[in-house]
Amino acid sequence: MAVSVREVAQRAGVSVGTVSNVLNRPDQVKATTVERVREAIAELGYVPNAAARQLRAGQSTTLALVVLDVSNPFFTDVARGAEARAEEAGLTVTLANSDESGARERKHLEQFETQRVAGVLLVPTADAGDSVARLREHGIPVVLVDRSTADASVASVAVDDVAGGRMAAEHLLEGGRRRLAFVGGPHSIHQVADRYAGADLAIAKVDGSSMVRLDTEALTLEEGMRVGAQVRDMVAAGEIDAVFAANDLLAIGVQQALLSGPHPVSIPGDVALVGYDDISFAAAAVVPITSVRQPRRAIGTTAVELLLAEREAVEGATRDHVVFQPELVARASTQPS
Amino acid sequence: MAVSVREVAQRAGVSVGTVSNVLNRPDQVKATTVERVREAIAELGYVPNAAARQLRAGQSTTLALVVLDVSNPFFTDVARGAEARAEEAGLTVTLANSDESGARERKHLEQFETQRVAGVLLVPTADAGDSVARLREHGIPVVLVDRSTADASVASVAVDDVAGGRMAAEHLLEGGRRRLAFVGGPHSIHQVADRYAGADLAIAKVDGSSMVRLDTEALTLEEGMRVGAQVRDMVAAGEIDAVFAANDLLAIGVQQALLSGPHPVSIPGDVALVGYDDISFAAAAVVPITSVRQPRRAIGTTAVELLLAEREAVEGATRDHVVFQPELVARASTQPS
DNA sequence: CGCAACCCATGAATCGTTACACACGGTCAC
DNA sequence: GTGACCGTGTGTAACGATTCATGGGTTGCG
Repeated sequence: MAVSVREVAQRAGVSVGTVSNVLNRPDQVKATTVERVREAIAELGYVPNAAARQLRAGQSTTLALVVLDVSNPFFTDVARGAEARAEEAGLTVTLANSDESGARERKHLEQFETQRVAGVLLVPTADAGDSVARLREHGIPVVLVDRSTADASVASVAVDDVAGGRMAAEHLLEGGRRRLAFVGGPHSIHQVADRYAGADLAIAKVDGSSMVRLDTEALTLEEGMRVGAQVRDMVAAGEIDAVFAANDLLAIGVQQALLSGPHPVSIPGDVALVGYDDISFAAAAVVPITSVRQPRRAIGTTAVELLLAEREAVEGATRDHVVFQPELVARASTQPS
Repeated sequence: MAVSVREVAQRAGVSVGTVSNVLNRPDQVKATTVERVREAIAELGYVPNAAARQLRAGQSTTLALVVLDVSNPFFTDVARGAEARAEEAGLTVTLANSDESGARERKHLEQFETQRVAGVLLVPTADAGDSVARLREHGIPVVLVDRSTADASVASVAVDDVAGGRMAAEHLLEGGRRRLAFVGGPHSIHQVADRYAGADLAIAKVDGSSMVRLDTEALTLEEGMRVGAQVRDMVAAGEIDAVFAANDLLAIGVQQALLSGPHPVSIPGDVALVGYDDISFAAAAVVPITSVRQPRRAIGTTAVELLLAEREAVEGATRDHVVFQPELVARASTQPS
């Protein structure tokens, strides 16, 4: 079971040091020796032990990416971007899921700290502050993802959610809508709060417009459907004529609730609908959903780049903060009424 | 930076052995000593080093789950199930993505082998055989997921894809359809081949029915759209009156292609559509899609259970093979024509 | 021929943790 | 009084890989 360098060395008739050299700097070993050692490795089916290697090195070659929801295609796309860039740098990415829960997030981060990961890419929940500080104190670089932070000392990559929210609301207002509903939550998630704030900015500029807040407990399709039932009643009562959902999963859920049941309402006839993220399902919905697109892969790759930079950064220096601009993609769900 | 048991021991005025005991069997240490050590740990911000621990233990407490596509909600749900069950057993799950590529799969498995993971849950690509054999030779238990294997010595959990394929085709035939198209691929993926085979069984039983194969290169929304264009022409030409897609992502893509463009065809009027997996997006599509539902979470939890059993199993004994039955969920996309 | 330079290879020390054999003081039973 | 035993705690040897000072052998050159 336990094939280690020692057995390989013995079999090849060399010392363990030489085996290690064959593995790590074959150019410093005579060709015939390399050959002999390689053969021994193959014959014995030797596989290096990552734990031992890492113990010696003091650090692993793994990056951790903690997201709010693995089931959300937005995050898996970010992950793909990160993975691709990490691979170029010889690093591996492991994906973890906080499910928007601070407790789960903390648990994962602790786990990663014991593993001495090379770095953490974190899509933070509201109460991530302490955990982040702790990681950094312990020398683990952190990059905040999808969040423009107030703390200049932590690198971050984000999309301008305030701008995105504003774009969404402006688009609805330009289409003649005046009574908006914002579906999303919890507002402790910064993406949600920012998108709401952005929409509010647009509302403030237009006389006679208003926006009510319909809170959800999570950014999921199911929550969208739940709140969607309520939205349907409000539309029927003439209280609102547009919905801006904090992400596409919610928007799809809302749409599903609106179109089903005994008294379906029409989209965009009775109510317009805008989502956020522009996941591929948004375009494929019953009524294709207008959405705010974010450069998902670029967010992932950039996050890794910032992390690599972070590893060389000096203590106390300010970090980079990349902010991407989102882009509105208009579809049938917001055809002018 | 490097706070280890040694410093903790020194600070608490005990030996390193005692610190280890406080960490692992606090009941064998006097309460006041435990207290003192705990304080030292807190004061120094000590975090145990997983690599050292694992080196000592010879094995990690991590399970690896390798899936064909992280972006597919089906797999993330399986992952959630696995994670939940693993947590109960004190294990952690790390998710890896093979993207249906044998090469990427192999790379991940090699990586996991160096990490001496406690086990591998594998949704195998076509050429996984060698890798699996190798892992097991090296004492790493493997459970095949979503695949009923011919090899009785490898534990597996699967859904009866042949039955599922048959159900889908029968449903279409009962609805009066006769000329089916099967969209999916590559057929080297067993899920695809089995679903096709199942459908073929149903076709064989009904006179005058037929099924053509439209191959895709992957089970993605994008591939669905690509082939969908072709499907549209065939429908227009009256060559087919129903489509069975190997999974929901493809079905959604096909639908999107059918409904867009200059000459959209009607679903289910001109052509019926059945998908597979019953991901939540299927119900939320333009025309809600009939699909074959699989117990996603149960697949994940069961896989972990089998793995736990596997760890205690004796060499050479046959393993458990759990097969779930799928369930057809009829929706608008297959209303009888 | 002698010395330096170079190439290869060696083997011990090291990383942080745990297991284990052992020590120590005290109590209890016989 | 002897020995067994208990509750606590200690110290050290692993685990597997890498690093690095060291050394032996060969080569080149004066």
